[in-house]
Amino acid sequence: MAKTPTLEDVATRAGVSTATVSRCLNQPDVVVEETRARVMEAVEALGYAPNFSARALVAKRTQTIGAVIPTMENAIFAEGIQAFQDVLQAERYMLLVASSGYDPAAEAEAVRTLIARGADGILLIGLDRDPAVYDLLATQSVPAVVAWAFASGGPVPSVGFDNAASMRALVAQGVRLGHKRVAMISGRTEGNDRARARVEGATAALRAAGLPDLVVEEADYATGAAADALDRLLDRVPDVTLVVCGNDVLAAGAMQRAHALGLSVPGQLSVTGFDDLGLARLVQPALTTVRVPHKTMGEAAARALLAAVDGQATESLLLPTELCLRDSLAAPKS
Amino acid sequence: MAKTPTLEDVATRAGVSTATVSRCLNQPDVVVEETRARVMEAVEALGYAPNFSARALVAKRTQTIGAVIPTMENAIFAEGIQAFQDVLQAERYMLLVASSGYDPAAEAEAVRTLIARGADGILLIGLDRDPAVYDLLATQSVPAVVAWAFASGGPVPSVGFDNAASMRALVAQGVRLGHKRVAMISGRTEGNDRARARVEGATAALRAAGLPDLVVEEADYATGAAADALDRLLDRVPDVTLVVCGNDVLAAGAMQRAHALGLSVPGQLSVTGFDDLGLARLVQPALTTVRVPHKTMGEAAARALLAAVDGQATESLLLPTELCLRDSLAAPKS
DNA sequence: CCCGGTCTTGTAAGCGCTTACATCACGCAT
DNA sequence: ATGCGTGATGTAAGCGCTTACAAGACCGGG
Repeated sequence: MAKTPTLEDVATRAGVSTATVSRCLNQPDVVVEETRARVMEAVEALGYAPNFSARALVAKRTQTIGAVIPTMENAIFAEGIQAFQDVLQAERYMLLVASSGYDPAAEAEAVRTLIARGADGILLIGLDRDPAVYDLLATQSVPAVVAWAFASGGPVPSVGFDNAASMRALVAQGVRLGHKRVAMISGRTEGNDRARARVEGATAALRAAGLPDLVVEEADYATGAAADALDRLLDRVPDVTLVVCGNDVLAAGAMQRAHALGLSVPGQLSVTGFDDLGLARLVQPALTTVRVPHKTMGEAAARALLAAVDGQATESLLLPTELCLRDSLAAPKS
Repeated sequence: MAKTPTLEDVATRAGVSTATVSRCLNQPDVVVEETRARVMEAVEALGYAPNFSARALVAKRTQTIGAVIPTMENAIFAEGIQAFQDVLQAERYMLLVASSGYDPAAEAEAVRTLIARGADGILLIGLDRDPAVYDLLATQSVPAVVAWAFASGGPVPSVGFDNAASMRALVAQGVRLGHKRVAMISGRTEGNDRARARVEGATAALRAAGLPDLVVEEADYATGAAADALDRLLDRVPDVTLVVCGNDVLAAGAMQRAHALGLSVPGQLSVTGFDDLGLARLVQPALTTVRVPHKTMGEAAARALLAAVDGQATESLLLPTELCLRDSLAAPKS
């Protein structure tokens, strides 16, 4: 194994000092053309690549951003994270990922690890977490931004959308169409402010319309779980005409079970989703849902975080969502 | 901002040398109980956390694994990567991700960056790439493993499945059911050995059965693109009875277009996918496809890579796939 | 022809950590 | 008593890089 060449090797070969080589790489303009050419030739010849650890040690900058994601399996995060990563890559930063599996303790631990590794900034998902995490971030002065949720004036800036208002608008649309008995299949709400906000939004819409309270069943992020939740809901609210779901995956599962039970959608039962995954258009009938600007959000979060790393003040950013009215929601029959 | 405490701060507070503190942290057993207690107390009090860059600089180990993924948006990678990452995290390694967007040059660049950052090992997707990448890996002696494809005896070990054989088995099943005119919607094959292998597998199955050659249309990884590809295929092969697709997303797109054209599936046209994403069960009719053990593969790849980092010899691992016979494939009408 | 300014390059001091080696204290065999 | 092995701790040399500061080269103006 050929030992990796060091700055010194390059310097020797080019007949200059290590300082000059370093300058060629970092501030080319201060080095005179001829010298630079000689150095660059040596760099090429040796296949030199700077050692990041050494550089980070003195520069106190790792060019690394950390992200703690519940899980990458979830398509909801995958797209946004990809966009986030694209921006980072373009700015010569790298992404260090950790996943929490929706466990607050694991998340806190991951943040600690990321800080110890010298992450220049950290991306967090959602607002729900141990305040100690924010304290840690503050005392270590590691900038962070929260995405997938929005709250102005929180401990760290957020880039996201209003989960509650979006769901409220969707349910209000259902109410406008004449639905009176509405139920919801929600994702797990414990430690998940996004899921909770969606439930709250739906509740608020019903309350504002003076309709009976929302009946909620929680389900794991899986179509099978959603299908079973639909059974329980049908049991508890036999006259339900609209089932709103916390996300598209749950909606797809619920719709599938509805079909299996011989219930036509939207004829006998309307079903809605949230997120507007590709999935939403592929199921029959196409899902009425809420479109979330995942890509925009990921990019904006990256920009915000990079700005913060750069020492610039960062504002929270509220992104708009959009109702996607498709076929799974229609006026109730009766 | 409170400057992060260093080893020296801890040493001073505990009244010992930095060497002793370092030993307490790395080889606690060589330090006498009483001293260790004093040191640990100081560590706690100061909230000390070792500086990774400094440690990496001297230890020449970063406890970091790099992965170059075409894109995380693709559900196919998301699940496997998550499993990969879970194993890493359990072994106290972190994952540094880069994406190539299916561009070989970008991939090579990413590998270079990852090496410069001192990644202890690198995960690569698929076999297709500039041989220079393997050379680089070899000269820098950075272990790597390839996943999502399989080739024994390649430059680096692989953990994956046989794309060609799997597709061949699927098409053979179609042939068995009586299909004679078969066409394929493939993902882009340029620089993508997985896509190419799937085409080859389908071709081989037809040839073995003495049937007319496979007609292929390529499409980007999107349902709309697949739908358009179906149009072209129908144009080229009006009497086609089975359209096999390179993956489930393409299949879903093709099926959707078939419905829009008034073609019943599988009545007038059979359609198959590949990967068995959750999607496959949600579309109508449920997709006949090939199940790929993404999770197992991700985990196995992580174990193999970690073993290689540890200096152990690593064998390639071929994982089995499984035909998922569902409703979108049936015997042709005529 | 000398002086000071400008521009380029070299010198060397760390950054925080690990680790080979030196040192020291102790206790036991001789 | 002397010497030596043993185990605990300290000393100090880097790891590869950046960067303040010093040094030298060269220029034009007085």
